[in-house]
Amino acid sequence: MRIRRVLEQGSVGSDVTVAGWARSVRSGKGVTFIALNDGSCLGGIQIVVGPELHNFEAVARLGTGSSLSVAGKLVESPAVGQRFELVAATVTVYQDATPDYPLQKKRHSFEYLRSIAHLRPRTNTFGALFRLRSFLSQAIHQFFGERGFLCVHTPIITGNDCEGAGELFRVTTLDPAALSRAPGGVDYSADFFGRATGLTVSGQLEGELFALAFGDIYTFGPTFRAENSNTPRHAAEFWMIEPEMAFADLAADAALAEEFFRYLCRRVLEECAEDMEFFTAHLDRGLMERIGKVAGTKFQIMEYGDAIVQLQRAKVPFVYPVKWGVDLQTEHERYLTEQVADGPLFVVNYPREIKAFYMRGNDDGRTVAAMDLLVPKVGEIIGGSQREERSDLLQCRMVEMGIPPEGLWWYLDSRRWGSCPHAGFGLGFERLIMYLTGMENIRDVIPFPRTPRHAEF
RNA sequence: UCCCCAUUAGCUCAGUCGGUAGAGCAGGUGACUGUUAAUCACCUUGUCCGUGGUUCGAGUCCGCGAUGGGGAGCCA
Repeated sequence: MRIRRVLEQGSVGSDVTVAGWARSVRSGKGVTFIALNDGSCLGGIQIVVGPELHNFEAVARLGTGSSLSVAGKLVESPAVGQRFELVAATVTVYQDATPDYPLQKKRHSFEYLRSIAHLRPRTNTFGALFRLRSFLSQAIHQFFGERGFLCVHTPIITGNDCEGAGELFRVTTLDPAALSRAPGGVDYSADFFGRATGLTVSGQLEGELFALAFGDIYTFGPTFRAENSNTPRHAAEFWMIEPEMAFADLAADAALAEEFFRYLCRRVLEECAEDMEFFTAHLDRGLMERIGKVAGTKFQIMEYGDAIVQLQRAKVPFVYPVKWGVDLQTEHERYLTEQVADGPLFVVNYPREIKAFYMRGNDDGRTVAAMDLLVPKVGEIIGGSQREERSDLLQCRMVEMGIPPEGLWWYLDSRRWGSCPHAGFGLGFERLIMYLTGMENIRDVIPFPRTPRHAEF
């Protein structure tokens, strides 16, 4: 039986069997206590082992990390610290953990735990984190499923070289030695796909094609960027959520983003309470209050132009100067969401020069229908836009930005027949987890992170 | 990729003015009928990241390199 179920539904006096890993073994002369954890919940269960057990001596000497199963009777605990405890009738040891087990009964640094990423799921923090990650993943599918969105699996291997969202990882079966020797460039027509291919940097373009058939769709899958970014917010492999809605404008897009974000805040507070309390106590004292506030607040909307005015009026000094036309830096975003809005804030209608080719041009001729959702402590967490559905304007924009239209002929085809207004946004899954847990490094919210020079495990 | 910081026991860290290193935890032995990262007593543990230099002498100062972290850029 899973320990979580025992603690939630177990009745005093019942016989139960649990299996897990010892977090702590405390031995007195006549009694040994084992804190047993099976990953189903943060707390684990206290096992009481008495000297009448035939293997009491061996059990009393077990090390932290040992795997064992325990059959016994559930009783009310006479001591404070837990409601129930399990009085062992039999203890079966699968394997003792020797003293060289890298996880000790003490606090370890996140840096050290990263170096033993194969073992860190057995710690409190990473247990709570990966339970929350799993829950959140399912909640995202539920959110869209309940609203009739189609889940689409966009390709991971792509031939698009010009999505404009970062460096591509090459995918090839050509001999690396021959590649470097190729005179006058590599002949990709001889490659596996008969063309140059790479790992996807976004499923958006394919997502749009499905939105123009199914109406409301979303993707939730892995994404790859070969940027040499060494920061706590970047990974070479991460997961992204990208909904897309046909017959929707920017306002509808922002409304969906708000509903989505508040839904997820509410769900983790309600259903990951124990783990959220752990994060609040150990990582970020203001966490649950902040998430709760977001879950219950109507988000504000501000024009980019007004945001610039607000920033120019600000009494605080910014490292990066502000004027109409510049992109907002994290320091600007945080000022707007923390000082001006004091809560989540959409900034909409950005200058077209600083945004992607597919964003819909506004009538003023100098802005596009883009939106960023800014949240306190982080800055931008969601970026989206209404897409340019007018074929001629889209092609003009691609030419202006140096993107060869012929490479995206199929994308442009979607604007040839039955084009319609549509909009969508993207949310980095790991950044969402960081926001919801207070974890400050993306390498600590992915099971086995891939970053420059790191592909271990 | 650029800038800054760090690297000392299995882990977390201290190490003064340049004089061959020491705390806690872990581990070992013992004590304790109920502990909560148990407690108490005693004991063990070192390529001071590597490399070159300065010096009578370098964990400590200087150069180069490696690794890690933070900031910036890019972005999700």
